Amino acid sequence: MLKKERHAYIMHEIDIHNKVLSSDLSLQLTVSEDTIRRDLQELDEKNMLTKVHGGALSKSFHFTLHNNTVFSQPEKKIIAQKARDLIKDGMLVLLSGGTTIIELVKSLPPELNATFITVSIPTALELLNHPNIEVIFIGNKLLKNAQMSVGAEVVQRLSEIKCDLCFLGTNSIDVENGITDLELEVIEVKRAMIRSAKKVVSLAISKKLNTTQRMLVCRLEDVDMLITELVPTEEILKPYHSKGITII
Amino acid sequence: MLKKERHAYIMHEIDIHNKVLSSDLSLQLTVSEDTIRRDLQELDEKNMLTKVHGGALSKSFHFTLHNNTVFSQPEKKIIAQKARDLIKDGMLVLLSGGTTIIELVKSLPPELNATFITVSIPTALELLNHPNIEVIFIGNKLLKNAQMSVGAEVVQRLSEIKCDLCFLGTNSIDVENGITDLELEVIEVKRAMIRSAKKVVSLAISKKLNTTQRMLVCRLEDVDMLITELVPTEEILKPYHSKGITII
DNA sequence: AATTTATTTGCGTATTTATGCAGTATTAAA
DNA sequence: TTTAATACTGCATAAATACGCAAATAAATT
Repeated sequence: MLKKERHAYIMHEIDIHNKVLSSDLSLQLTVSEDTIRRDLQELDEKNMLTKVHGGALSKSFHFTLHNNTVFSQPEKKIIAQKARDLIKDGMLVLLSGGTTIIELVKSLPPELNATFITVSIPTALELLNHPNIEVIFIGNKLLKNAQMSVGAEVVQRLSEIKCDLCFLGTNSIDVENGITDLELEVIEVKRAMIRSAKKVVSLAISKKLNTTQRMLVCRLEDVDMLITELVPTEEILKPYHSKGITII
Repeated sequence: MLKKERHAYIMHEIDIHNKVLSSDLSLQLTVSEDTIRRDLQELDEKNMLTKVHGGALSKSFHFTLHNNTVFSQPEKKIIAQKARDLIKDGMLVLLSGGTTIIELVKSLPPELNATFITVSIPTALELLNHPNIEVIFIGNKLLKNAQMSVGAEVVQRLSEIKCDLCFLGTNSIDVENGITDLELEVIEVKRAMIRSAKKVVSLAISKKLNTTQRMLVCRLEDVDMLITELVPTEEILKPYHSKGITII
């Protein structure tokens, strides 16, 4: 079998399976692994595949490229636009942290005249870019990972206010278990946020639907609206609607 | 399964859930947790995720300030290094805002174990990058330009604490008029910071020496130390030294 | 056709990489 | 503080790789 034929065979395998193992090819083509390795090396140099330890991968396997851009950006933009329409002049709005909330803040119209309260540093920073809105940060001990204030002081301060809307960037939401999260300190604050709001809006990309974390933030009954990137009539959203939640 | 495939899988999980647990991945990919840990370590080194105890988090959760390279003048780096040596383990340190303060925070050694209090959002964000220090943010209404908390609430909260050191990024300092600034709301907070600190340290590049703004922050008598990029024996610093200030 | 030249291939060996394991140290949670 | 989970270290092993060389093959030249 000629080299060219082997190369064609290898590329064919790559196209079908997205990967090849040197050991497999060696058996299939009855040549030594050395030869296969040299083949893969050549094909790599021609940019036809990506050689890795043990074999090779399809070029289309590039997960490194679109990593820089925040994942699910288009979904989050759709969610942000839907959420934005709920905010009216003069409102007092409570915001959590997370990339979806950031997206929401970015999408706020410049002429909007409202007051926003948050415990998240990135959210606050983004809010400060807008000309007409007043930003209130509830401070205390800052949590490193979440980059937000936590602790009893925050809960206390939140209990003293009553907001029109509370937007929660949601990690996990499930019909059975409601909204769940990982860290106790974060949950304490989110609960306080929910208590101090007239309406609670959960923002979640559809991938987060029907997933559960270890600890409970609130039951589904405490959530007034759910915003995803899907159209509200989607099948997956039915159970949430049955529970009395407004789907947007 | 090839290593790259595992990496791709891990990144996919990260994209969906914003976090992964080593134990989960170990089961899902049927490799030892050691291997997962090494995978996460590699991906972390490639800045594709943030490794934490028990797993990893999405990078998009972590906002950092990347705009500072432009500002960081060598003068400010020198000042930062001098200021850094004043901070010891266990101290409670108060920080204002400003690029010089950011430079100081960047220069803090990773092993430093201290608590920092600030009212500046950028300063807080930078502080959160350090592994061992506790960060407390005193929140309230945020000022757009200065990106810091202001108002009576902040002043009140500051009055309840007593710090070892207070570092002030200084816009204008003058032998006659002391430290001066522009905005009333900022000045109120800076004054409160000075009152609640045992030692007040002014950080100022030499260009700011002998300049005056409209409104008084404090007299020179209230300042304990002055740090510039110059050697302490410089002629221009003499008058400050005569007033009893320690020049560093 | 014969010979030279260049290329390809396989093999042995040394080296590197990947992975898991065990014991210990560290960290986080109750 | 105690306890359980997680991380790190060094080591062992197996797999994969690189390298030099010689044999085999193909291509080119006379």
